[in-house]
Amino acid sequence: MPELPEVETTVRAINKFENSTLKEVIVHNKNLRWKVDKKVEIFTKNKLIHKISRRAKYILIYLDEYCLMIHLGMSGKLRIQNNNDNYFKKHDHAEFIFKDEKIVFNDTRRFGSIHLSKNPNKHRLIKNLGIEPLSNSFNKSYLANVCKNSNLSIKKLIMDQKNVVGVGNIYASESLFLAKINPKRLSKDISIKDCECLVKSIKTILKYAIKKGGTTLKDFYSADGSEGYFSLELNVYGRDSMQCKNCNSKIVKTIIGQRATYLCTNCQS
DNA sequence: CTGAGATCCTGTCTGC
DNA sequence: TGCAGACAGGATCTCA
Repeated sequence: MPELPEVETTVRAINKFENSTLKEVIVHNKNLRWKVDKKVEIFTKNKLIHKISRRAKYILIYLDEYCLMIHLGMSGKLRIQNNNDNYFKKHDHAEFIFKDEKIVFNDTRRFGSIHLSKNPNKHRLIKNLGIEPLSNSFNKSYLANVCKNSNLSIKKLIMDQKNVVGVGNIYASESLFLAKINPKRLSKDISIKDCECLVKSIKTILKYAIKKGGTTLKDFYSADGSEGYFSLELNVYGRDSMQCKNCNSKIVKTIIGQRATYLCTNCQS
């Protein structure tokens, strides 16, 4: 998926619809990660969009009374299309129609979801989420406190959305490489110094990835069709048995919590 | 409470 | 070519 930088890139691409009127939402396939509620079509007709923003990996589209919440799951993406271009793609599950253009929700694996909520911050899927990684509250003392007493590997810990949001499988490996920390290390053994370094690394990586328009590996494109160029900057993710850009050792692939994990065992300890 | 593992779904790639 | 099996950017749920 779309991790935080990809979601942020998508939000920025559809930001131009702020202050536009959403004519209607058409759902073609309700069977996403969660069944799409009928409310999504009923209460969104001819509504002015006040604001489009992001919380964790959720795209939030604020209307008069309700807020549309969109999660892209593993393979979801939004696409801006001219209303005159009357084509469908396979796995186009929903359309958000405006005067001249529409936003199309396409999701091959259907792990994404669409909700309508009067107060998204109190929605069951959002209310228990952790802090934003790019906020000031994500700092070394916060991370040290979360790590304290945790038997989870540090990689699992930073990917757990109740601790800190937005860090997915790619950026977890990349951040740990930058911080020179072995992803298998137990969280409770991570020093305050390492916490400081890891926090900095996560912020650096995420900001830089946003700047590059996210990571396009297989099929992520921004809503305006542009590709993400962070793929070119990856140091370890997907570089199994290739040379470490830092020390020329071979990058190793391993599995942590059923997820592929890449590291340089020489640089990361 | 914590942590491990299965699970939802489709497409693509690898190896026999 | 065909086909089985592994794997893919997420995150919830169940169970021990």
